[in-house]
This record gives sequence, C-alpha cells and structure tokens, in this order.
Amino acid sequence: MVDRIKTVTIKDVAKHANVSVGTVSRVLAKNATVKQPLLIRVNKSIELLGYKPNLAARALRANKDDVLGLVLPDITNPFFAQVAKEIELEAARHGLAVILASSFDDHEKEARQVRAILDRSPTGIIVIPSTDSLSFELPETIPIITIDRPVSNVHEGVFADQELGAALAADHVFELGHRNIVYIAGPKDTIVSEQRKQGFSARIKELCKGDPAFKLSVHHGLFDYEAGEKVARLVLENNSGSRPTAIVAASDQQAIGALREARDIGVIVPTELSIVGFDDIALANIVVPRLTTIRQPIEALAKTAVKRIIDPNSNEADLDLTCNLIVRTSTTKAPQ
Amino acid sequence: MVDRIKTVTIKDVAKHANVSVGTVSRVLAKNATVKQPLLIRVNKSIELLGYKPNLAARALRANKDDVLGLVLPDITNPFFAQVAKEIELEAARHGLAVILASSFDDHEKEARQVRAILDRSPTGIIVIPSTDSLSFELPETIPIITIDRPVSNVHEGVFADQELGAALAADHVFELGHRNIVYIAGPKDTIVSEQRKQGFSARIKELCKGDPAFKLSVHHGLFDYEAGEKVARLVLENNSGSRPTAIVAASDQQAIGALREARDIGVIVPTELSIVGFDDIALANIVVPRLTTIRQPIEALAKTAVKRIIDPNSNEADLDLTCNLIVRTSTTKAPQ
DNA sequence: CTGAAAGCGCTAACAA
DNA sequence: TTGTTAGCGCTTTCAG
Repeated sequence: MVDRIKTVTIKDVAKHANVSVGTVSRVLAKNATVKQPLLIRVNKSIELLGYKPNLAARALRANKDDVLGLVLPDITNPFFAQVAKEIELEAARHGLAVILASSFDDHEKEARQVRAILDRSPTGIIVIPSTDSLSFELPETIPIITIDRPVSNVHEGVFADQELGAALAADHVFELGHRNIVYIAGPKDTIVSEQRKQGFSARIKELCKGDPAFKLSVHHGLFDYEAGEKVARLVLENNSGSRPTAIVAASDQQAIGALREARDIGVIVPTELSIVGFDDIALANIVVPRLTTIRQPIEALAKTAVKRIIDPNSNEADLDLTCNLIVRTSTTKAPQ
Repeated sequence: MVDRIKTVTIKDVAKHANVSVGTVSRVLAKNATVKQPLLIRVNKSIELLGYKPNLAARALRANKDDVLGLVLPDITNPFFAQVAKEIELEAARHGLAVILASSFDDHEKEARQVRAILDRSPTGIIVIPSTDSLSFELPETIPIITIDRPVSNVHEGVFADQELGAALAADHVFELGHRNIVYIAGPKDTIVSEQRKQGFSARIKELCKGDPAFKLSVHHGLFDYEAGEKVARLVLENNSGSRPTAIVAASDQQAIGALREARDIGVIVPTELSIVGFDDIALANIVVPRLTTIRQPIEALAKTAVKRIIDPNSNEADLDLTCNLIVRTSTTKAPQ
C-alpha cells in the first residue's frame, strides 16, 4: 500500500455536510438540481475540508482526461515555442493541461509520442507534423488535429495559407522595384516549402510579366541558418555585375543566415540588398537590421486548433488565418 | 454514459488467457512470481488483443500518475526551451510524460500552476521559479524541486554555481588584458543576478588588485535586450576617451543588445570592444560576431533534477554542475 | 504460484 | 430533489 496521506474525498465531504455522495457530486458538476440549503452546506464543507477532486478517478470514470497532447518537432525552435505558448494559453482557458512531447523530426518517434499520449485518454492531441505524411493512425474517439504544416493525407488540419503569405513577399519586393531576385526555398520534399515557393514565384512572375529586366533564381536548402548563408554566398560572391538586389527566403532562419553572410561579404543590407524572411520568429525583430518578414497568425492558429479539439464539429466561423507582411528595415527600394 | 468504444481491459486478457486478472496484473508488473507457461500465455493474449493498460485506473489505484510537471516562466525564452527539452528527454527515459505550464513571471500564476499540477498526483514537479521566493507551499508527498534559479527559502534546488561561472568571465577578460570594464547586472532583487555580479566583481577586483588602470563600473537592468542596449549606449557614447574595452553581461540577451548598440554607434566588436554574455542560448552562436559566453550545464541540470524527482533521497553523486566558458569571437585582446 | 475479491474516488442510473 | 449503488480498470492483500 502506498502511504496515502489522509486525503479528503467526496465521501468525507458528504459526511461532513450530512448529505449523500451523489449530492456532492452533483454540486461539483454544477448540476442545478441541488436545492439552495444543501448547496450552501455542501460548498461550505468543501471549502472547510479543502476538498480537491481526484482527477484520476474522474478520468477513469469518464474515460477521458482533461489534458491536451502537444507533439512537435523541437521546442527549441522559436517558432514552435511560440505556438506551444499560445496553445498552452488557450488550453488553460478551457481547463486543459498540456502534455508536451517532441518528435525531433523523427517519423517513428512522432508516432510513438502520439500513441503514448493517446494511452492517457486525452481530450485531444495537436501535432505539428515532422513530415508531410501522417505517421500515426487516427483514432475514432479522440480528435487529433495537425497544425502549421499541411499533411498530404487529407486530414483535419489548421494552417495559414502559405501561398498567399509568400505572395505578400512578392508584392512587397516588386513594389520596391526589385527585379533581380533570389528565392531561397526549403526542402523540396515538404509541402510548406513547395507552397511558399509556388506562392512566391507565381505572384512575382505575374507581376513582372514582360519586364526584360526580371530575373528570378530559386535555390533549395534546409530551413536553417546554414542554408541561408550558403545560398547568399553563392549568389553574392564574384557576382557584382548581375548581383541580385533582393533575397526572399522561406524561413526567417534562412533569411538571417543570408543577412549574416551578406555582412561578412560586405554587401550592405538593405541599401544594396533587401532580405525578406518568413514566420516572424522573435529573433527577426532583434537582428540588425530588423527583418522584414511574413508573420504567421500563431495565436489564431492555436485558438482554432484548440477549439476544434474541444468542439470537433463546430461550424463556428474560423478566425482569420491569413499571414501578414511585417515590414521592417531589411528591405528598401532597389538600388538604381 | 460516454460511448465507450470496446476497449480491451485486463479482464479480457484474463479471460482470453484463461487466468485470473491478478495473474495478468502480475505479468504486467513484471512480477517474477508468474510461472513460464502462464507468463507466455498471458503475454500472447496481451499481444493478440492489443491490450493497453488504462493509465487513469492505475493512477487512481496508485494515487500517483506517471507525469512530471514542469512550470517555467515562458517557454518562448530560448534558455528555458532548452531546459524543457532536456527535461522532457530525461523524463521520457523514465517513462514520465511532461506537463508544461507557464507562469509568465507571475508569482500568483506560478502558484496556481503548481497547485493545478499537484491535483493530478504527478510523480513530481520541476519549477524554474519566476522570483526568488517560493510562491507555493511544499507538499509532503510529492517532490517539488526548483531548478536554474536559487530561491531564498532554503529548499531542494538544482543549479549551477553562478558565482563561479561569472568568475570565469572575469578570468577571461583579465587574461585578455582588459582593465576598463563595464558589468551589466540583472535586476537587483533577484538572487542569480546578485550572485553573478558578486562572482564577477569579486574575482576581477582580486585579479586587478593594485593595478592603477583598473576600472569597473556596474550597471543594473533587466535581463533583456533593451537593458543591454541602454547600458551600452550610456557607456560608449561621448566617452571615447575612457571608453571601456570590455562589457560583461549577466545574460546573453543583454550582451546581444550591447553588441547591437555597439554596431549602431560604430564601435567595432571585438577589436575595440569585447563582449561576454551568460547562458549560451542558441542565439549566442548565431549573432555576428558569435558571442563569447558562460554556458550553463543544462543537460546535467535536467538530469539531476529528474533524478531527484524519481529518487528524492538518492545519495548518488551529482553530475558536474559547473558552468563553462565558451570562447567565441566577440572577445579579443584589449586594444593598446 | 495462482485465484478471488476488496477498494482506489468518482459519476450516473435508478429508486425513493 | 436527494439517496443508494454499481461499476470504470487496476493492484494487492489474503486464501488456497
């Protein structure tokens, strides 16, 4: 027997208030059918005894626990941390605790994490997928929704329109007069990456249609700093003649990598080179110069995801899930 | 009645294997007292039926859930995210799920979060305190340990020696020949801040004892970027005569703020000014120039904390919990 | 070594 | 409107 420190149960409350456990339970459930005098007495006893409901017992009884699973690639990634923060906030508003589990971009591990959380009968699970395909089977009874990254299997997902977001970046650099543009895309095998690339290139091509000066070159890499550095080095070095005047990246990390490389090489941002990122991670507003970027509607994503968990078939209108252009000082008019 | 999809229970397994539930339970508990033939039969049935133990029932029975609470100020802070990652990793190794809750540096909220997690009968709670005093009462039965920041109430805490860490920074700038030094401290009312300040100033004073050129000026601020910028502006502007050659900060954020301000003012780092941070957040290795800083032993902190939760009175030797100096390119020899 | 049975704390169906 | 009671699924005595 585990040494069980005398803990106040519903039975103790019942005894103290001179009612049955059923009545106490009803009071707890805010079941209106309990008459004033009893209600008051019970509440007083609860207060007096310092009664706390046993969550495990409830979970067992209801076959459902007030927890929300959150599975994401890596909490150390500032964007994911931001998402986690908003989700926790929203979950708390609904009385849900958040269980955090990381997949470290491992398909197998992601599946294991999801299954492990499933074993706890959570109210639902939100997952930021590590890849484009779902790594786990969808249970019948527990809502799982993906967020941020779309997955190819058609499935309940919450995310901002990436193409539209990327198109915003196209509009911006076009308006600033840039025509010789480099786009740093993410890995070819991720959907987000392709969507952003598609959204950007389609829009910029449309805008620049017929302009003989227009030149777009697309490079692929990971979403990280190194990729940004590498591409920037490639396009900026030994290239002063036809050097691009704008680099648009598929992630802030890439953009910041490019920023850094430009500085190392001696190309001045934004006078000689404008740079645009994507995501608006906290760092974007800290680097020098501050990064112009596309902000994802993280709070709205989080709220929507949690709402779908709690009320899976609500028809309530979704929040505005569009990206926004955040203009800062890493972009300016194209040099003559 | 909640629609309970037919879920396999221990009873089903017992029936299928033609044994009693007790036996199945013993098998589950790896209780060696079950004989081979039964053991095999039971395991086969478990496999066949796809049985998964009901965690809520276990938690109810044992009055203890295999979860670890983690309460921290803000997961968005890269240092805390790092800590969270390591804790989750270590918790997983022990079969513990992690419940994440944020205090947002609010004493009251921190207390509520801790109490809310306590209601779930967790195996333990790790908290990164938002202030120097404990915001909650310590329960008898559930271990709560604080990590990273010491709290004034004497209490089970896991943290690196901040004074020693800060002294490392002193050694470093001294060896590089810096004598006109600015120290950016954190808020006066936090213990860490005072410890780091104390560790740095005591050591540097000792090293420079009797040196007529020695000059140390200490400024206080928050641990954030702005504080770093502000102090840097103050000491670098209109001050070219006796300008400091080194700035040592109590946090990487402050150091990075100072870095940024130095660049704005036109003071070249590290040639004209060396800068040292504290914590080694991921960003420290990304800024230009990369930041020399004091690294906290995050992984060891996490492991130690989890170990203390799982085995509160283990006398096993603690891991090495000392800080390390990470020399990068934001520091160099003092200018002549 | 194994089975039978009590009971963890709670909710909800059924009675009164 | 309130009381009584049967389990939810599991572990752990206690018998055998």
